[in-house]
Amino acid sequence: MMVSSNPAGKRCVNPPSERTVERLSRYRYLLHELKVEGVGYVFSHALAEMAAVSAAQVRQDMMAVGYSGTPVQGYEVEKLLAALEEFLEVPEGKDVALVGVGNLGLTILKSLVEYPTPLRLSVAFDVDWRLVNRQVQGCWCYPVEQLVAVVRERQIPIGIVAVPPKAAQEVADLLCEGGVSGILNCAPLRLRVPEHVYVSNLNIMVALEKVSYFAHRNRARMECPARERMKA
Amino acid sequence: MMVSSNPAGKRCVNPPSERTVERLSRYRYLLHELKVEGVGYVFSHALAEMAAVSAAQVRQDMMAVGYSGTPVQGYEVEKLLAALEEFLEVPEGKDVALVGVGNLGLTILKSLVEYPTPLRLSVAFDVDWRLVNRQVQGCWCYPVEQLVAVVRERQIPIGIVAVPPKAAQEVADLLCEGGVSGILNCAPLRLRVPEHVYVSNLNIMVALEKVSYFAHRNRARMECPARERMKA
DNA sequence: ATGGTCTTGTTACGAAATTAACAGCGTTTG
DNA sequence: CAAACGCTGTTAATTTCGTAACAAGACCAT
Repeated sequence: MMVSSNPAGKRCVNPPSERTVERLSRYRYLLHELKVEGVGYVFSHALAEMAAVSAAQVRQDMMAVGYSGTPVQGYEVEKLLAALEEFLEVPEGKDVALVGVGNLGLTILKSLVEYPTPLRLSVAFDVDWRLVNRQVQGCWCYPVEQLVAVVRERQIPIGIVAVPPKAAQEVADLLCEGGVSGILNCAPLRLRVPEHVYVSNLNIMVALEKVSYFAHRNRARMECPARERMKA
Repeated sequence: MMVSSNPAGKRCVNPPSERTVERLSRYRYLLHELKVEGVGYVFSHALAEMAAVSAAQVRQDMMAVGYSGTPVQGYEVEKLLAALEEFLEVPEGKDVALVGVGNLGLTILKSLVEYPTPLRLSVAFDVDWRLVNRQVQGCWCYPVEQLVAVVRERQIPIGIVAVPPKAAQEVADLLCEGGVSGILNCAPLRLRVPEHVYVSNLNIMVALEKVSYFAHRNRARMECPARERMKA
């Protein structure tokens, strides 16, 4: 329907879907790389090729963001990057709390400090007394007993659950009690949270089994009389 | 359209989408838990509640699998689990090769051995000489120089890329050269692979930024005049 | 035995998302 | 200077996806 574009100062119009936000996040990463490489302008089809989507998809997504490129030169990388950052920006705060500083937690910790994102890993929590009360990769690690207090005190809006499955629900409860409004869940089970808390699940095994299934299918397809192919 | 169901011995009908396969994988995990708990039968709405989808969705997915439950008792847990396992089964082999035995690699390694899946982590590879030529969590770790030879020799169909972004493409090339037909990519970039190789991306930062965005939106929605709510 | 009350399996509908198509405009070139 | 080309912004169409609704069947109670 009617949707005026979004150059700041607009709310509650044309809410982007989860998939759209995922793509925007990918665009932002790609644009950051282009900026580092010193590229000034980029075409929709070039960005589309990098993100493995269609050019029409890119343009439509940009419409949601509200940034306009110039017709013949394409999108200005720095400007578009700034527009995306503003669009994805969270006024409430960019602080993230990590719970669980095992292998997975450390992976996430490193990713967060290396990745070009406005999000900042503020605090970490763990039950292991050998890990707590010290810096881990530049991030202070508290015992999990202090989780609710610290999260509430610092008004941290986002929590990451990177603990074994058996402890995941308990941790989620603590995060909710501390007042977070979003959780990234890396445990292979569905968290029970209040309605106003958004949860996204990152399930390694589901992704792997999906690969297993479609790897099989693709190989089978090759042996078949041949089907239509994607565009090269 | 017309789609006869799928009680074995049928190919190329109604190819399930990626999302469908993801749900089937989740169902399988949940059914495994139910079996362990000794539950004999389960209703579609119960399974739906556990998987956070609608009951109609569950029934439609089961139609794709080709398993029929009994009208009033629901689905027999063991039978349905067996049907799912057969449906998701990969005749080509269940072996998986892990490349990168850092924090993320170790996480995946542990997940694979603990998770109820037919997939089996056969070999691992790394460039770190301190990690190679020994067992890691019961899995032999080779130096990456032997990747192509080992993968080809053992006909391993699936590879996991759990290395830093800069090395990801190179590792993917090696896996493809070794003859895999599917790759799970944990690096935040798009891999270039031959057309017949299926790739699934697991991007932690994209998931986290999605949480950030929608956490903000949900909180804002609470402050608003109130919108329609999901079913309790 | 029979009616009722639950289920499932299936079809049909509606919504959402992606793709295709086209108008507008700036650039460039003859 | 004019005209043709290339890319964007936007709308329309198509396809995919999820949901709702309904027919059919088994168990239970009476």
